[in-house]
Amino acid sequence: MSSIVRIALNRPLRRLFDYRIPEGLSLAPGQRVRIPFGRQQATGLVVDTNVQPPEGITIKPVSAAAEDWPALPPETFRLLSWASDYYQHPLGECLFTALPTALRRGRPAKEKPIVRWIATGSPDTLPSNARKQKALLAWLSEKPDGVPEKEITQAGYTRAQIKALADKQLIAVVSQDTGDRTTTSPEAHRRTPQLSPAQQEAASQLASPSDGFGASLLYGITGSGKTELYLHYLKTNLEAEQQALVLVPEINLTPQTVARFRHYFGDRIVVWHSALNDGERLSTWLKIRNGEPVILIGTRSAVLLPFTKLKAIIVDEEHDSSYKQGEGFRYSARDIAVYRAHLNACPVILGSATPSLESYHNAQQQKYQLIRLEERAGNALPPTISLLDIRSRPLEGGMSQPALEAIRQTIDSGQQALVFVNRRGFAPVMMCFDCGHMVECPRCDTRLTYHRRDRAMRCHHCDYQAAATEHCPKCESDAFKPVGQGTERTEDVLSATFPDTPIVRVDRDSTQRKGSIQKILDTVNTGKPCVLVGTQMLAKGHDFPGVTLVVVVNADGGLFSVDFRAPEQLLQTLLQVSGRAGRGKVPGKVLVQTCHSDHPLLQTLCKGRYLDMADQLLAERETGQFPPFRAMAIFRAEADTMEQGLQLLDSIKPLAQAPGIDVWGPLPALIARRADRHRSQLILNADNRKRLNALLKDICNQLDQRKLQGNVKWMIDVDPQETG
DNA sequence: AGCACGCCGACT
DNA sequence: GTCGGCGTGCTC
Repeated sequence: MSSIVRIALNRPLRRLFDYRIPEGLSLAPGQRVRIPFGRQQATGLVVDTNVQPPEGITIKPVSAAAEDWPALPPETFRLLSWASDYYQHPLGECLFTALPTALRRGRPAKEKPIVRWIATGSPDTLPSNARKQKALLAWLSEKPDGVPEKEITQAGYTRAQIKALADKQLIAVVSQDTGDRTTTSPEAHRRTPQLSPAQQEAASQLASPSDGFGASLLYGITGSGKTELYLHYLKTNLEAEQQALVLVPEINLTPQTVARFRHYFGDRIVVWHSALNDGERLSTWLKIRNGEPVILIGTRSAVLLPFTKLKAIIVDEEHDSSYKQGEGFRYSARDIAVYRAHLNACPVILGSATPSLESYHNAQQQKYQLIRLEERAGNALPPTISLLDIRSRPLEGGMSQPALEAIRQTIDSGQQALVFVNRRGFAPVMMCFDCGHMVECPRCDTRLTYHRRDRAMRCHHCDYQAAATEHCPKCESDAFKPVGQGTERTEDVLSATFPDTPIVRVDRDSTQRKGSIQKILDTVNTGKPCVLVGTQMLAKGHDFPGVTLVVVVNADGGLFSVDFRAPEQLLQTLLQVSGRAGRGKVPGKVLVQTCHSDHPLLQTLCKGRYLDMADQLLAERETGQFPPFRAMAIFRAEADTMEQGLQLLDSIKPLAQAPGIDVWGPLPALIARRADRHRSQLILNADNRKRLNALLKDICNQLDQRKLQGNVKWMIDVDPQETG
């Protein structure tokens, strides 16, 4: 009797399929195979060998193995199986996200050879009208070693010209190479970063790879030189044959960052990010899979690469929400990195100036080691933060007179200002701009959110709702509006107020166009007075040394959001944006406009000590019974009508009722409609992660058995980043 | 997710 | 008569 293998496919199915192994073939978990599936051929991954043959089904044989080695080595395979279970996402889709597109599509795991052309004939034999071909042939004649096709096209010649010459047999392919080997350039090899005494002290506390698993939370304030510390760590701890992984948020993976690493590690540095094409992806993937001793700098998905000699993991800006995938397989690269270090028995360093509450909590629980780096390199002074209460103040485009005055002074003294419009964590909470009053749910300790569509106010914890009023229920003022409204005009108001000063907008639109971010930086780098206006983007990536004033248009949206993470994200963003300012000689000043200047968090913010704020936020999370003190998961539904989605979630609700689990909803999502699909959610908040996981699995099984009518889709989000 | 099967409306 | 719309169901 021949044995049976269980195979996962890249389909959104929780089911696996069994196949017979043909004579003479041996298969191991993680191996890629070709299989007949329905009436098509598909690519699958072996997940189990020697399984019991299923009854009553005719089993088809595996067509062929794609390779005689597992595409996913054992450690990577185990990591992904764990992630599939943790995030309740189909195993097949999880496993396939660790493969480059070429391999997902069943193409061979071989790089396209690099074709080098060499001249074999004389330009004189060409007709005189073939001027371009003549030039190319003459150029090639000077290069006896041949030239890769890529370099020929880069030199301004076309593929048509190459083909024409090849057809006339005047040039030929000289050799086929699979690209450059990984070699460390000798001069880079000898360099070691110089550390300040404070950095040395921090470095001495980091565990070495030989100590096995250990997680360190490196709390290093902005400008304290965390990157030097990473470089020094890898330089002194990583052995010649070992691999390391450095995770960075997309926006931080700039040529400058890579250059900094290359300065010390030369060609040992390889990168992994969304801009790579399929060929580059395959090539890098193979390097990693072959165990080449590289240091990989990459974004989120790099944590899933098939390393075989991984001995150190660094997660830079570990608090960054872009580590969490927002759709499909909704994994957190930071959390997977920690588990991967655990599986590999190697160290992981989580670095941030504003650590996530999850990681900070783990440090307090002694699960992570807390390492502090609280000295700014180069003696730069930390910025001062002050509050500007805007209650009863007339606002223009969200700006108060004192704020505009502060900007004027900054410009007049030849410096630059930055106006930060906080849109994230923004929830349409109804607030009175005269007295600061907000409408709370009579049954929960939450504020009601405003839904424009039906002019209703709703609670996101229970099903309470009320009609929105025109006036403040407390003081009758008609300045009763959703927080965050009216900030769109900020740029216009600034242009009108400062007609002679450049107003530079920095947002997704203005930075995604090619070269426009450079234009912005050029304007700013002249050092001449200007005002930068923007959102989130301003808080990350680039430094603006000429900026000495930061104005935060309105902090209240983040303080009083329905999303329990909003205050944390607000403070992180405010501190990060403050860190952009005053990196030059003049110390920075930060002005925060708020209707709640007496809010304890804002009071702490002014002292500028992040960990104090984190302590306060954690205390709030504990009383509110939120993560990291509880385990959270969200069932999300998407349907053609809101009713269909809510109905599905309503039917899940009784399944989720269990001791130790609070169920909130179902409710329309804050962005209730996207691309004509109506979205709703059901929040599960559990006191025990294991039990939540078991419950989710159980519900998934029941839902899989059910046939849903209509165009209704459901998905699970474990450890959600956004609860709107 | 694909892909086929299937059952109704408007075409040469 | 048949081409094609996309609803439902299956894939070892």
